[in-house]
Amino acid sequence: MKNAATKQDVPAPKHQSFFEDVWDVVRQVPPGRVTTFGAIAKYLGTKMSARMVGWALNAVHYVQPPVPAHRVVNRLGMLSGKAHFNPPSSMQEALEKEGLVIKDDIIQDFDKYFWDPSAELSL
DNA sequence: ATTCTGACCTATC
DNA sequence: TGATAGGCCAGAA
Repeated sequence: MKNAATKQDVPAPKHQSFFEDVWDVVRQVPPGRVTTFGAIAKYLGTKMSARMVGWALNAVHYVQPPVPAHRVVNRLGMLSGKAHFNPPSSMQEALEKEGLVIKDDIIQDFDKYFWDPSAELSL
């Protein structure tokens, strides 16, 4: 299995791309709230698949300002990207610090803290 | 240039 | 009911 942050991973794109859109949306997520890959993908466009969102977050380590990727989880509210954090436990700690309750890598009352860009931003 | 993979989601068998 | 395949974009080998 290829380990993240092993070599260069994914360098930040020089030109404006779909990646920056994802980061921009994630940065708009208010503290104590979480969003999902699918929500972001849907907000950017139906043609966008959730995979790309996750891939965009892969380059977050090289982006500034920093993106609160810990607020982005999968549809189940599971900390899927936990393993990609530094350290992995920092994701859960960051969320707990914001008042969220996490158990077994799953956000409790996830739907209550769920922040949908399509609904909140409502463009 | 081609091939493969990746923090996912949805539909179908 | 669980498992499998497809879809989308970008970057590395």
